[in-house]
Amino acid sequence: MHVRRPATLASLAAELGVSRTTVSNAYNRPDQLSPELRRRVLETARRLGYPGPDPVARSLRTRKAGAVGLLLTENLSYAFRDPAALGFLEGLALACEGAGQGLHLVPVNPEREDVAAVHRAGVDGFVVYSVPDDDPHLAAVLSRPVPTVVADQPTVDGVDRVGIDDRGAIMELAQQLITLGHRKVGVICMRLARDRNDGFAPVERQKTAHFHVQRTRLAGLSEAFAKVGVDWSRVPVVERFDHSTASGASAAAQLLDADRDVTALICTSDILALGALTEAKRRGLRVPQDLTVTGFDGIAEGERLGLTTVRQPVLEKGKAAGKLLLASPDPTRPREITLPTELILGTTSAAPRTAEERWFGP
Amino acid sequence: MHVRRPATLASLAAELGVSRTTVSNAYNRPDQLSPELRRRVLETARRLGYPGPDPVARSLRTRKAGAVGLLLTENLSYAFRDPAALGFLEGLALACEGAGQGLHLVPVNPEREDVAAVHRAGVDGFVVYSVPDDDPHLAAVLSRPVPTVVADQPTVDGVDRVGIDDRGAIMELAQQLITLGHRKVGVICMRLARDRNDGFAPVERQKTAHFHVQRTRLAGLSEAFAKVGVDWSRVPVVERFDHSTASGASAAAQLLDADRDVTALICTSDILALGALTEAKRRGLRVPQDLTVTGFDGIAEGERLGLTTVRQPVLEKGKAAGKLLLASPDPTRPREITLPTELILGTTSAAPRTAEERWFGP
DNA sequence: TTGAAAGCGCTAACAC
DNA sequence: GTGTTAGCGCTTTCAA
Repeated sequence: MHVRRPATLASLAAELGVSRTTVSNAYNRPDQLSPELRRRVLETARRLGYPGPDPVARSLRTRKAGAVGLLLTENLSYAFRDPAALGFLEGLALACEGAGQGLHLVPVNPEREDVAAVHRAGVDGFVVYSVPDDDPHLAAVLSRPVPTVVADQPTVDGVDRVGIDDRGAIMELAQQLITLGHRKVGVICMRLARDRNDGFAPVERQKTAHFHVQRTRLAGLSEAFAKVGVDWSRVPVVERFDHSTASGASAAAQLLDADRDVTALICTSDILALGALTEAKRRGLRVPQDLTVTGFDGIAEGERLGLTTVRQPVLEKGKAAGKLLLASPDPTRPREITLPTELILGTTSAAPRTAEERWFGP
Repeated sequence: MHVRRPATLASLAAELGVSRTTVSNAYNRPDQLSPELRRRVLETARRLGYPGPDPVARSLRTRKAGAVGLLLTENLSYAFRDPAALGFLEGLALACEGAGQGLHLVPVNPEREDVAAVHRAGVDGFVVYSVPDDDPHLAAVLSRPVPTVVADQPTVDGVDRVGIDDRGAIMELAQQLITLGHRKVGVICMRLARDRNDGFAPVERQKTAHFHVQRTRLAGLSEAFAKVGVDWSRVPVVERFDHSTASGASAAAQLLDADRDVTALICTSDILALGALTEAKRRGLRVPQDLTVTGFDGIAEGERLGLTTVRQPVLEKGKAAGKLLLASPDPTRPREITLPTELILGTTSAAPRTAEERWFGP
């Protein structure tokens, strides 16, 4: 602990026998006073232990906080362990650093609905990263008179957004699996609403999901498979509230227990896919010969394992969100930035075994 | 972008025909006014688009910003990719969340000496994570009249600190290697000062290193090996400015090129050790038969690879830093928290081959 | 080049 | 239960 005694711009001015303006200028507009006087001011400041203009008072006066607020959906611990979230965070932090803006993590616990922290944050704008459309913290952010940018989800009218084409991206992936011959697939997805539901998600729940990203990806899959005659209502979709490899593994177990015919596990995130791979291995299922597994995000560990997935530019997304927020609010600029994705064909996907092979081995 | 028109507590009060105090109370002390009046105030606020009390003005008045500043030494990109730093960040964020405090990342670029961002941050205190003892940003932080806690380094008189017993921890590791029979060792360490020096670090540089942690670890190694008659001035110590696996690999290459007799590579971080392992593999050196490699930190990837290392509780360290800062400044509480470490004997360390074995194979 | 005056929007004593 | 008064510490016209 380290504390100094107080001293204000006014007391410094009094001590020096000059006006407060002059002291202020010594710090903020060096060209507005003689070098000699400035030297004296700074010198006296040091002697008195004056730490320079108080940032909060300055903020009140200038109406600039010099910081960007960040609202994260997940528990902090999850966010800090999710490579995609970290990539976003890094990109955003970089953008802030470039603009000399602080990055203020808003202390929010998704379990509780306490919105006060949003109102307490002294920031010039907010970046909201991937929250459900009915998140009360999001509502609180939007009620504040500062610019806001949403990353990924949800889509809010009149609010800038940076994201990807979730539907198109996953349809491309689905098409690939379809071409390989997969018709009996299963899906493992992240939470679809704020209430915990660790288990199968019926079509109704899929369609009314409060997480735009998950809803869109499921819709894309449904659409792609419907085209080749797959009845989506019979496709098992297992939902997990927590986003972790353990969740992916248990979801895969649940799905494979219930439906042994599945030839491909489509996961809506790489983290979940990593868990699914673990579970497949545990069961002695060979990937991709016995089971195809796909992810979404393009995280480093997935790449190392050769995971078939969709890569999205998370770092760029964070940078874009920061730039969008920090850019002068030009009403003519695009209200939505859609970043490109890339289908990565790894070694975890292949044509399904034929019925014959399933009985007699490869 | 989303902007609302302004409205202040005063204008609301005028509209309602009540005093500002009453409006303020409606938000901050609901028990100080009748529920009916409060309802009316909030209702009118909604109608007028009043977003609630301005956080900056409130901060100025209450002298509380509701946020903790975090000063990171490395480039943001490095920090976000260093598991140890991330663990610390997670712990700190958790502590802040628990106390309802925001976490304000100070936008600082270690390459530049611009200290203004430190002065601009509206925070109630600072956590400084692992910076050199001559860091100008640290000086700026200490000049501000708010509590400060330093994590790891440096040690500053009168400033609270949370860290580990670097000397003891690495001496234990060294003792282990000595017991195994290692006498010809090499060291790979992180930057020792703010100037870039990618190469061998003479004893003089080791002793005057501005990074307390690195200096102490090297000193601990030196002391342990001196006890068994090793002349430390002949022990190759390779320094790398950037903290990455690539650095670890190139440092290992440089060291092994210069000194083929080395039987053990002691790295002062797991990240560097990971790189060293890669380089060893590339050269066809078997670990641990041909070469022992050790790390420091205890990161997950190292654990998976069976790296011999010292585990330190990074998450706890972050939490401890937060708690120390947020605790009421009780002058009797300890000014220094030293967290326990644990020697992890993995599969990357073993007795060195004898000269005979080196010639005739294992 | 320097100073005087006027708030930025809010909260906390204290009085009514 | 509600209002009055007095700043928190600073920047910024504008005038000298």
